[in-house]
Parts: sequence; structure tokens; C-alpha cells
Amino acid sequence: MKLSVDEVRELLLHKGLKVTPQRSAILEAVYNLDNHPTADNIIEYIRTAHPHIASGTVYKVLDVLVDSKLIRRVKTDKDAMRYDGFLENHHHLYCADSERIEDYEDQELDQMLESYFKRKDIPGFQIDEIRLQINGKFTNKK
Amino acid sequence: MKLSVDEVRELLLHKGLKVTPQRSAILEAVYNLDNHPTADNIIEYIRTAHPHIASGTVYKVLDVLVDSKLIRRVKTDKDAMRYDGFLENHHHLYCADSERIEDYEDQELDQMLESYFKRKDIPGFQIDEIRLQINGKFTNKK
DNA sequence: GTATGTGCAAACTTTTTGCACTTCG
DNA sequence: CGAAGTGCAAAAAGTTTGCACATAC
Repeated sequence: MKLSVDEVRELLLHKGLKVTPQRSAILEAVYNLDNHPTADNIIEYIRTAHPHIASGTVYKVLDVLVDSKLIRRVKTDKDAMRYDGFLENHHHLYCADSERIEDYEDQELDQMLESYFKRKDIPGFQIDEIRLQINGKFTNKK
Repeated sequence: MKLSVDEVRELLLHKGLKVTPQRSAILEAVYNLDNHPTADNIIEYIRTAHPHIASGTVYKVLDVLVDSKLIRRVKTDKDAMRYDGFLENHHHLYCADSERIEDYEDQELDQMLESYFKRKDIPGFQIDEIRLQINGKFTNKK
């Protein structure tokens, strides 16, 4: 998924956020880096075009983008948080060896889970969303 | 799940690990603290009985225990890693508001997922295990 | 013009590391 | 006894914070 600066601008405005060059660059970076980048990956990527951005700013902007649901945080077993610009509901394939994370989308699976949990109530818990962590190994090269 | 020091000793020996007071105390702590504790929670808990344990040791031991599959790391959206002493395959209920995490076990669900992914191959990926992150809100008090 | 965002640097939290000393088997 | 584990303290890595200055609307 590649987005232009204009499309990114639209996304920000649509959420009622002020459009700044930093926000545009960071949002564009998360969408265009498709490897579920860390904050550090994002900073490095942005600095090629935008050398004076402060890392504190990147963290602050990432928080804003997560809060307004333009991007998501991705859980990992490692220390650094990773980010995800894929908007539709989806799951993740994790490979512990390579630390590679790929998106996995499957509507049939989502429907199956939805009808399952509609039937099978969890006492004392109200479900917002279900995400699968599919752990295993990639058998192809990237 | 409450374990005695002797049961903990057995678990360590069974994995071919040397038994030390620190390892026993840490493993016991992870099993007996049922709130998916952080390293800090574990240190605090152990120090009541074992005041001189070094935090570096706790981190080293936790790594060993995770490697030998006696405990698991639990992914969260927050900074601190959490640990889980529940051995059987299970899923997690997450509440972002309260940071509470509960275990969720359901064999019917596991069977459904297993047969689904047996049928639906993911090209280029070999599945080891599937875990659900069920995000939502707890409606009862703890 | 004003509320909001950014840069910078310092601080903070969590985790890792190196090395001398200790302990388990 | 020897290999492996521990304590300690220092440092690394990732992230947050406070405040003066700059910018979007």
C-alpha cells in the first residue's frame, strides 16, 4: 500500500488532526514501509527526506496516530514496539527466528470466529475485536 | 495454580536445568502470581522471602525459563514484558483500560481453528501455533 | 492570534552485559 | 573440581518529558 502526500493529508484532516510536515511524513512512512517498522526504522526512513526531525516528535506523533486509529501498534516478544499501517481488520504471521511479521487476511476465518463468539459468550467480558497471532516459520525467502 | 518448592524443583530437573534457590523462587513466583506479572512484580514478590536477589539474575533466569518452555512471554501494547506460567495451550483476554489479562481456554475453539488451518494452507508459511488476542472490556470486578 | 505541534536534551524505565565470586552436581 | 549460575553495578535501548520556539488554522 503506497500513499501519496496528498492522500496522507486527507487521512489526517478526516480525523480532525492538524496537518504538519512531520505528521504527513510519519504517516506516509508507516504506510509505505510494509515491514511493520519500529520507531527507529521510521526515523531512519524519514531522515532521508527530512533530516531535522526529532525522535521525540516521532514518538509523540505515533501516539497521536495510534489514538486516532490511523495506525496500530503491533505486539512482539521483543523490546521495540512496531507499527502497522494496514487499516482493515487482519491477523499476523510471526516468525520468531527472523522477526519477520506479515499480514494475514481471511474473511472466511473472520466470519467463522464472529459466529463462534456470538454463540459462545465469555462471562464477564465484552469482546471488541479478535486478532490471531499465528506463530511459525516462513518457508520462502523474502 | 499453586506449586510447592518441591514441584518446582521437579519441573527444573525434568528440563535438565540446575536447581538453584533463585530459579526455584522465580518459577514458583510466575506460577503463583496469576496476574501475568512483569519482571518487576516478580522481583518484588520474591524479595519478601529472598531479599538479596539481583534484578539482573531475575531477567537471566526468566530467559532460561522461557527458552526451556517452563513459562511464556506475553505480548502487550505497553513497555514492560509480562510472563505466564500456564502451561497448556490457551488464549488471552486483554483489557486495554485496566491492563488486566486473563487466560481463556476453549478446546472446541482450538479444534475449530486446527481443522480450519489444516484445510486452508498459508503459502510460504508453516504454522506452529495459533493464539488469540481477544481485546475488549471486563464487565465484572476482580 | 492562539492553541497546538515541534526540537532538543535530559531523564526515566526496562532490560542487558561483564566480570569476579559462588554454587550445583 | 569444573561448568554453570549469581550479584553487582554500569550501560544500553527504547521511550517519555519539560520547556522554549515555531506553525497550522
